[in-house]
Amino acid sequence: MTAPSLLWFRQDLRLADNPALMAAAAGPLLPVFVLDDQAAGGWAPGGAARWWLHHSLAALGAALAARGAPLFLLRGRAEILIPGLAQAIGAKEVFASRLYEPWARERDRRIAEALAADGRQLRLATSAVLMEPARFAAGSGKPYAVYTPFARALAATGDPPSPLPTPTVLAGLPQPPDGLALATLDLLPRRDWAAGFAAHWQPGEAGAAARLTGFLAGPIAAYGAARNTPGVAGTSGLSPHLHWGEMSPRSLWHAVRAALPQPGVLGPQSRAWPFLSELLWREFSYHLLWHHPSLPDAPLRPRFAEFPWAPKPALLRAWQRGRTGLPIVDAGLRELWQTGWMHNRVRMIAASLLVKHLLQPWQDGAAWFWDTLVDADLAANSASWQWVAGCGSDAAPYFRIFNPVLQGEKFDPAGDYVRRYVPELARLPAKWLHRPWEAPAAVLDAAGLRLGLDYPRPIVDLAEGRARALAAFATLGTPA
DNA sequence: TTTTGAGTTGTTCGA
DNA sequence: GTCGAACAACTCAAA
Repeated sequence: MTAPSLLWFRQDLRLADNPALMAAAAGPLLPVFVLDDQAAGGWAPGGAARWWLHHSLAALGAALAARGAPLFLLRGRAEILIPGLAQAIGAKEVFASRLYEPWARERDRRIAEALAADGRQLRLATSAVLMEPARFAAGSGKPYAVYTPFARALAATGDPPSPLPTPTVLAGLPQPPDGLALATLDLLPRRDWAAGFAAHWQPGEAGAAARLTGFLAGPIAAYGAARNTPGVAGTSGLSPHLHWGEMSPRSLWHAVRAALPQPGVLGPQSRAWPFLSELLWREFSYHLLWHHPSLPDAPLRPRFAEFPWAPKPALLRAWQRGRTGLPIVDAGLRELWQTGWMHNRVRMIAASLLVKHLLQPWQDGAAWFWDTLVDADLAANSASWQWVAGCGSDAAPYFRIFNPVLQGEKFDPAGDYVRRYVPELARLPAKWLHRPWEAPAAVLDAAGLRLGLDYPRPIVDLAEGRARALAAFATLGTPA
């Protein structure tokens, strides 16, 4: 009989297209998940992500149990528990999907060493990305620093390999050890602020598949334009499923290619490109995080170390609570609080206000998103906040500052989105919805709105805030 | 090595 | 109301 192996689930909570699972399933296996908050330091999953993780583990556990290999749950330091468990069951190999977070890379390195010292092996599979960042570089051999050449070069390598099948039967250990009950991982919030999440999300592989089916049946056709309209369901909503690995990026890639068939055509001219390029932005974020492990903490452009941020807790708090007095920003932050997710267009507008008009450090915004997003992903969150702040990886002109009124009027013209999440403004006519402080008194009266009481006046004068941001950027001067 | 073309997502002003 | 230009120079990637 072959030696059993250990299958360590981390952020690949699926059975479909899971190379680590397929490798482990060649013989008897013990699937294990370890909740290891200590190793992650400040980047342990945030509150919303823990809610998701709880439900995703429940789904994965059920799927594994149905196939004969129940999921073994542990809590504690993986670098002790995993080698110990491998030894206890006599596993020669530990299979897992590769992680890209700096803390996780460091931990995997130590675990691989500990296992090797004992004659065992940690085998990591490519599973969370289309292309290993370590094996993809520009012509110069250096990592890419600009999205467009990165995306073009990646597309030029062709479609990724086809997804692997889902195993129907697994050989569990004859006498699997008793793990923790899911509830004892304590992932759900004490005070049930996440009660509303369940109306929006179905964590787990089946939920991911259902979301994909719905997306391909409708929104994909108009994705290029509709993805920017937060009032309609024009996006895929797959981000949390991708983050937790409930669907692999290459499965998604192939599903979208099959839904918009154009044999032989791949690249900016293909119909699938508007969506695929979003998937490639995710990929680019992983590329950046891999090559710049300080991405979550420090500006990629070193000169930004001198940027005159002006931290002010009251401003940050008003932004977090959706009380800035700028309707589309407040709608976004309230959507985030209620659903654990925020529309991508609104993320940019809200983030821009925080770092530019309000001059709050991007790290503060990133930390809030980390705690409140069900799709919080260290690569995407860090890269995106740096991009908005202007210290990230692109040559965006510094004067590109979003005006939340114009953005609201452009992308939420009828005000459907603002009305949904800022009900106190719901009765305002569209003409004034994105600028209530300019509405005539009679209009406010008719809408039953008392500015400053029912809804705040703007926390910042937009023209002044813009000028302040430009002045702050000007202090950086030109690099040597 | 040097050169060249190009770069996610915008706003404001004035004709 | 609509349109084009200005905003200012930097950095990257590839030829």
